[in-house]
Amino acid sequence: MARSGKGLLHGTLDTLILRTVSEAPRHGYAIARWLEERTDEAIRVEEGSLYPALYRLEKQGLLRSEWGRSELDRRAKFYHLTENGRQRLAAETRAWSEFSEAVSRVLRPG
Amino acid sequence: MARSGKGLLHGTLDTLILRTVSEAPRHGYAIARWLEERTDEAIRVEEGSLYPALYRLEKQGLLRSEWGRSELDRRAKFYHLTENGRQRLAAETRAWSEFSEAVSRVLRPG
DNA sequence: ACGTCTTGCCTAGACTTCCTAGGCAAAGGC
DNA sequence: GCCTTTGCCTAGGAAGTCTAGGCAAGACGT
Repeated sequence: MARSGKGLLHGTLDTLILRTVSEAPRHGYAIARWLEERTDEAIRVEEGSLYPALYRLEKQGLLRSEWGRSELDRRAKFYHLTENGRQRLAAETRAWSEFSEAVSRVLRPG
Repeated sequence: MARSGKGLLHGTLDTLILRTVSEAPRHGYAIARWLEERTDEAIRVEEGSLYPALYRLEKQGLLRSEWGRSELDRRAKFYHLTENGRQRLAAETRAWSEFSEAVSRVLRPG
């Protein structure tokens, strides 16, 4: 219950971020909040994981960012998907469902 | 398309191993084969990940091992679950399904 | 007899990712 | 004046996985 068990987030965080930004450009803080809210706190994104991840994704050309103003009119960096990002998201989503299917199959009793 | 995407295995490998051994005691090599076969190669366990993981799990008291003879009558180390291991497997299985549910919910279109 | 493939175990080192634990700044409420 | 919230960032450590090796014994073909 709540808070992703240990290292489970590993490898999926990037994909979750891409997905979060795929709906609409969002800034880092909002990404974390959205993921937590969307998953009823099952997934909690630490800032020490989030910001490095955003940097990574931008460096890989999957995201692009520009400074703007948040809903509360504060300085915030907004990220949006690039075309590469969109393709990567699609690929990773497929990979996830395959992987997740496989793990579930193994874990399933019987 | 086969082979667990990058870092996805992270965190789940231990659980998969516990599960594999929960049916019957198995040796390392057989564990890897069984997981691959069971998942149609979707999950491939490298030996460099497997053996350290087995060591870890035994050190944590979740597995216990003894030397024996494989089906082909070769020297092999068989692992079986301890009581702690069984409890951990149950807990991790729950954690996985929560996590997996959460991720799927995020990734799901719409 | 020889080489090669499969089974089977193990390790060192690099690599990646995540998290802990800080710091900084501005806005709002009390 | 102080504390909480929003918002971004970084350094350092911890942990897990993979690459790339090594070792040994049996099977199998030629």
